[in-house]
Amino acid sequence: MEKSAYHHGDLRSALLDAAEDELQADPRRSLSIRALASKIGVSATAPHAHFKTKADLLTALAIRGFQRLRDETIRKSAETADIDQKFIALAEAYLEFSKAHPGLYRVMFLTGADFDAYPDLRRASLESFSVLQDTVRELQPSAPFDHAQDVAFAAWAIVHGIASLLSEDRVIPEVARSREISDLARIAARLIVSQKV
Amino acid sequence: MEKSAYHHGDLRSALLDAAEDELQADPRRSLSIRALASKIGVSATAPHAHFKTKADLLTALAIRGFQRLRDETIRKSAETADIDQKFIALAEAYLEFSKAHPGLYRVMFLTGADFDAYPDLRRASLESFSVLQDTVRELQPSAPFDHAQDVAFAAWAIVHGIASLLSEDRVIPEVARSREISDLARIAARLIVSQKV
DNA sequence: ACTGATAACTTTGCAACGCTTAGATTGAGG
DNA sequence: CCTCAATCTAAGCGTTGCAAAGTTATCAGT
Repeated sequence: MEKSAYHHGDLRSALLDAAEDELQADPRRSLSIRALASKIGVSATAPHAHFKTKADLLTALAIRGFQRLRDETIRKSAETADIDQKFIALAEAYLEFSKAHPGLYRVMFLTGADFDAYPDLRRASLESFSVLQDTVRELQPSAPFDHAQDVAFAAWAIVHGIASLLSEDRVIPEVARSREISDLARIAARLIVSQKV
Repeated sequence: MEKSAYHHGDLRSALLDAAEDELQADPRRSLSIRALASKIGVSATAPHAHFKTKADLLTALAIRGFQRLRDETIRKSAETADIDQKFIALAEAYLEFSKAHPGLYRVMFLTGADFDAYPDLRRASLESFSVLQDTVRELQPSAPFDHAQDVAFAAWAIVHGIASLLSEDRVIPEVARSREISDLARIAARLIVSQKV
């Protein structure tokens, strides 16, 4: 993609990659466009051609994250046919994602991207949620639609709640100690699975 | 408290109050120390005498929030004697708090205050969590300690998950529409209460 | 191959921010 | 009444996001 010294060629992707690298190195540090640019080797205002504002960049990053989360959960839950196991695998995949990419997860859920201002972001989020939604509907085919919806929402809430508490280090010590992600996933899954009608 | 024109008298509290006002007016806007100072009418660097860094100010604000959350949940859950209703009231109080003070809630949970760097913050958080923990233990006195702990954690996770999704406007439209907070609290509570041994 | 048109990039510059340092003001305790 | 520490102001540094104007390379149309 190296076209010339002047034109980078694929600065947009390079910026998102660099942003992810920084978040991976320090999940809590707030990104700086200028720092990303200098790391890549372009001028401080070059990114502005691809992202009008910093919020635009963060939103693009979050969309990327939702797509990856969707892919991960689909891949993991496809490994088993048993529907209960499938659900547990889903919860595990979700928690593992939030642990493997804490910085990205923060951008997706915690640092306040605005869904109303970015319809694409909302769509990406709903698409990653639909994986869970479909599985819950499979989990209880006989449930009335409303109830299935509620359970799916509850399932998302609990998994997201655990992931959020985990990635913010807000898990109480007694639980965090000697608790693997798979255990936490099972705790969550048990609550949901026991709601089968 | 007005001592003179030069000395404010209680700038520390005034800063936290002003910060809360700003967050109430726009929950997503990131606070600016200089803006707070100018709003209060002191110089741009006056706050530095009370909060060495911006993180210090945000942490103090979060601690305030945790104390208020604790008070609210205690007050609300004390209104009923029935243990199941008590738990639902707890969940409701939590969700109502996050809806009534979305900006403050963001500072407490979402914008990344560092528990390791601020032991007081961790303590305030644990104290607000203990209200939930105690109720869960009351809810299932016969449960083994580990299990009660797990359920308390799951309860916190789901309530926090809902609050987080709510305050970030990430609730799927189908659920958000025609769903009051009390309904959501009941959805969460049902999952937990059904775990009674 | 020539030629705009256009997208991508640089340079320059501005205002706002967090934070530091040095100095002014004040009220509280001895 | 005096001292001194706490509280505040003033000035300034480095960084940031963003805008405006100019430069360079790419690419479509002839």
